[in-house]
Amino acid sequence: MAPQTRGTSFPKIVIERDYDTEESSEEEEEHEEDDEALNDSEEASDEERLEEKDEASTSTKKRREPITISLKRVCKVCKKPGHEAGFRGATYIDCPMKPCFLCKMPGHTTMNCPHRVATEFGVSPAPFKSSHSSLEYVFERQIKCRLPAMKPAYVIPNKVNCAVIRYHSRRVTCLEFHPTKNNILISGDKKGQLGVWDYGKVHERIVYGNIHGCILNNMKFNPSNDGTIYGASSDGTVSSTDLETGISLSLVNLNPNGWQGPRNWRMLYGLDMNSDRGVLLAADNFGLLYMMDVRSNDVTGKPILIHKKGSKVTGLHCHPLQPDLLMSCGNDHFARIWDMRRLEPGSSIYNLPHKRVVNSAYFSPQSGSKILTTSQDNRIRVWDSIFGDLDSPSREIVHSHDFNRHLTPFRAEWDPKDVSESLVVVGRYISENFNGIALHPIDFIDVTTGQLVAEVMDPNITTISPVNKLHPRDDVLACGSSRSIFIWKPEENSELKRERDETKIILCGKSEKSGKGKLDDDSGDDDTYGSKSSKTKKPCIKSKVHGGKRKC
DNA sequence: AATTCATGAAACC
DNA sequence: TGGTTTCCCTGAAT
Repeated sequence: MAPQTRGTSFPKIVIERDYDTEESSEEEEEHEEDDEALNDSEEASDEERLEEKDEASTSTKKRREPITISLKRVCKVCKKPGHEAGFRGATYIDCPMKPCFLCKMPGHTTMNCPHRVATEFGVSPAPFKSSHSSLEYVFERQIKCRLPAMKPAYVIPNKVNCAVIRYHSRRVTCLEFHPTKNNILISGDKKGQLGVWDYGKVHERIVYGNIHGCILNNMKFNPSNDGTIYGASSDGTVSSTDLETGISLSLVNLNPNGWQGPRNWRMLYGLDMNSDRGVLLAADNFGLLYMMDVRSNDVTGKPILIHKKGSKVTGLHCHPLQPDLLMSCGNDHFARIWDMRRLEPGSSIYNLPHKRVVNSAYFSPQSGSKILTTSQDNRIRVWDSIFGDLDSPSREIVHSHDFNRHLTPFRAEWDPKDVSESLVVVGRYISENFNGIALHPIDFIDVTTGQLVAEVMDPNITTISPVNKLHPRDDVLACGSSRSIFIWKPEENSELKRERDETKIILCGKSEKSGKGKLDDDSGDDDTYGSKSSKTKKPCIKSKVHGGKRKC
């Protein structure tokens, strides 16, 4: 089955950019070939040799050899001549000397990687092994029977419905849908700012700037009061913010004495709420877990080492049904399952090894019986039953979501609506040439088969979309790409519906260079465009930024 | 159009 | 083990 949206022509109705982006980019690169001649002709004229004398005589190091710089055309990846890596038009040519950028195996490039198949990424199935445990028996009898055997047809939100371009002043790091109000999306960014956007009323949005000093890594709604949201930040604090007022209080501050050097600065990443116990859990970059009582808004007990000492705990997730189960994942290449009743260093129930850093680890959203992890080894792993064999993942799905220090780490996210607990959304790192444009799609993967169900892209979104969240009730996808946020909905096919099929785009400030005191100065630059050809600009509410900035 | 910078993990010594 | 170097499909500004 071909994935949705693949190969189809782009819809006529597209996002209109601001009027000052005039380049029509119509000229297509026709010279796809014929570059080899350059390599063969030993361009001696281009070849220069520069000698750099060792001027660092003040340094106590021994004299360095003169550096010879060759200006001959070489591959930027392996520095060898004869080939060049990089974009040729909208197609990326890999360096053949490096392992495959997708599956990390040597001997081929992404171009002919067996995992880069049009409709299906690679899957390594693991044989079913029965553990014959009583827990597995319970699972088979009581839980698995509740999971429908037939999977309903997936409804894929494949068209941008509305967007705020340059909404945040830095890249988006996390997204949360409001648990009860359907059109409210909360977003966090690298600067620690928190956005509240009513994408139903497209113009109603606000950005609170005084909550955190740097990266807002994870957010979690307070289940007993959905007017407030918790946030864990690299500034070392956990915040509780009132969404109406933007007034925030700190539940914990791990850096009460300010900046004492990088070895002492504590950053909070993982965050989740255990409502049964009334505790908020957060974890830091030194491997420690902190617990906060949500009634007293105070830390309870001492921090517990749950990952390798000094390593970052990237994520926390409480089991949706079993309040005693907690999952954590981190830079020590493990996802770990814990019993909340016995939380002490080394007492994890299971340790799920990965080849690289684990960006995220989630129980499945409804039964909690499956586990989904995203690792920096470019693989999504699935364990089909937490009661079955956890020694090895049930499936490993090769998928391009490489680590890049300038991107928010990718996290494969369950579709919370999918009763079969098999649909997952994840952004893709490597681009593909879609009608002459290099685009980075957002992938929908059926993790029971590893099949790519849909790849979703828009010719106006040329940036990578590492942050994706599916709505808990509606067929809506929210995606954070660079500083912008996009709302996707299923495309309505009929011509009648097309009449009201309008993409609403809000363009915020062009740049933030002049904003010393304030952030996005979007005066006069903030407009909505109907995606039809009408150029009538509508008035709108400006993005609000509250408070100042803190150093991180 | 080419260059610069932001700055995290792994490889390297 | 620890400090240093590297860097690779980025994105935005200059």
